[in-house]
Amino acid sequence: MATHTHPRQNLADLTARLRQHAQRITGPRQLILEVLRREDHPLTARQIHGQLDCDLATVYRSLRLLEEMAMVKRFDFGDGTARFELLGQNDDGHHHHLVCRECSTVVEIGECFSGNLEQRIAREHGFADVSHRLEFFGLCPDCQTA
Amino acid sequence: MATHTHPRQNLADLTARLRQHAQRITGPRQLILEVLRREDHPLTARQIHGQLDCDLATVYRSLRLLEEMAMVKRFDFGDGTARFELLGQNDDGHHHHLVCRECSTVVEIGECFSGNLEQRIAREHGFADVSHRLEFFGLCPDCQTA
DNA sequence: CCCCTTATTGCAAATGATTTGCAAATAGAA
DNA sequence: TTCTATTTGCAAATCATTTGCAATAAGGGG
Repeated sequence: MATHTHPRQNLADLTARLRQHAQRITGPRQLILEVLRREDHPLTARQIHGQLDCDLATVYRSLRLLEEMAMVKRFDFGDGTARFELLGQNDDGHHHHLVCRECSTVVEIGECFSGNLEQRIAREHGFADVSHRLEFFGLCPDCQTA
Repeated sequence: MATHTHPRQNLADLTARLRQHAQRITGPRQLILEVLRREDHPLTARQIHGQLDCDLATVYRSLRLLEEMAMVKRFDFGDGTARFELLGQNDDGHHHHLVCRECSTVVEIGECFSGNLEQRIAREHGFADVSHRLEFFGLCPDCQTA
């Protein structure tokens, strides 16, 4: 159904990836990966923390680490709170979301935005290494009737 | 040059528009409009405040008001700080930016993102009233050499 | 031009997300 | 098991933004 799906990686693999970066495999880090693996929607640090039993600061620190090692991707829906999703191996995680303005329900959108425009924009303005951030907002079916 | 240009509205017009909403024409509000009119790049509340002589809270309150009356548009570059641009009359202000990841230089990009995709996404997921937020990031010419 | 009512401002304190300092706890190598 | 460099928990600090409230100013009416 979902246009975007993680291969639902197993914990062993995740742990192995963690180890690659010469980082310690700690309880909180594994737990965070478990939570992210379980859900496949972007979660806020607070939401993750709600399902764990460790300090919120640790969640933030771990997420930052995981983001640096490209195991997690950060999204910004413009509401002042970052969301995080687990990344598969060799997955740059580039895709977009459709977010309900009312209830914040999130639908994952498979990549479908042509990179042509991006390239052209880069060239026209002499910019290098151009990327983009794109999110959609609207009213989900439920919130339309309500 | 710029693909996006404000008609460089005069203050009298801006003032008139302000008055339409039965709001008082106060010093701070006029000054904020002047600052926004002078620059044609998105400015943060703090940057605006730097060119004024009033409380920062007043700047935030005024910007919120101006945004509600559609005289100003808020942009989000994902750095946790909102930016504001003046809107022309009958201008919904929908356009995008190309932001330098190093020096934060901003280039205005004329709208060029097809609404087709947006429509299709809305339909496919049963969402209504769908809009999008799109920004580009890269390295500007100066920061590439440096 | 002055007065009066109400919208606005300034200031300080509150929020909420995220970060940081530091001492106590712990993963993993020896 | 021991030892040391990482991590964690906790509390306090940041940062952008908002809010309570008393003092002040805008603009209609006289």
